[in-house]
Amino acid sequence: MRNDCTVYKTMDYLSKKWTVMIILELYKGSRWKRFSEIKRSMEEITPKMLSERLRNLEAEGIVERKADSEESPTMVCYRLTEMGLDLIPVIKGVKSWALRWKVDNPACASQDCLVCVL
Amino acid sequence: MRNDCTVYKTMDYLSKKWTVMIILELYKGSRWKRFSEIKRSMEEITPKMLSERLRNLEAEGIVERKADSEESPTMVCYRLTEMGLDLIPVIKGVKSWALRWKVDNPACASQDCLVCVL
DNA sequence: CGGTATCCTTTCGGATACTG
DNA sequence: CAGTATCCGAAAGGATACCG
Repeated sequence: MRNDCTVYKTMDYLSKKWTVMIILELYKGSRWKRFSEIKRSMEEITPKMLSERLRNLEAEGIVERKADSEESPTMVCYRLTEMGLDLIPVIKGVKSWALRWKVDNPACASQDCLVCVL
Repeated sequence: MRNDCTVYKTMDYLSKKWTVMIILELYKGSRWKRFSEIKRSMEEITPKMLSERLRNLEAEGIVERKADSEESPTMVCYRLTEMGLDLIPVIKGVKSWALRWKVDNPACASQDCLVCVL
């Protein structure tokens, strides 16, 4: 597997901090969500990180962005694309594996955990 | 999803550089492989990295290690555990998604690419 | 052979302040 | 509101040399 391998690159950005959490946050509700709304739901993320990850995901075609500059203050919304939605089963695959082999953490498989609610 | 979430942690170490490549290298052939044999098949990896990743994977229960110190020079071998083998379909899930949506790279889906030979 | 130890560079991510 | 700019510390990873 080479560094320019699509699968390698996919693993690479999926595993960056916050990325999966953002995808799941957008999946939850499956509708347009505002920057501030996403940010509010992930208390500790900085605007820099959220912005960076969203731009990345948009560039990958996983997230789409809609800006309405007529509005004031400006309104920007994000949601998963079809490609992004199709990533959910992949994340579920990781979840299933983890639940099969690694449930050593009682907090997992609980309501506290976004991925475990999947 | 919290930092101590098992799924989060799984994503985290799966995505570290070299990890998936090592898993696939051990899957290829599905037999005990020596440290040097693995290293030789991944030209650019340093012994430090290979050693560190293997110890990690062993600690996670994904890889098992067998040392024969009677032999000289010392012989150490590694292979996937049952848990590790069960990770292959998960990686295939990522592969399928990537092939569905992202085959922008001609080198992918070729014989050059370990994951694409899966 | 199968690693460690050391050092060094690069990348990542957080804090904080600021802007159209 | 939806970001960007700047700075900084921590962590990851590579190069090289060495050891039991």
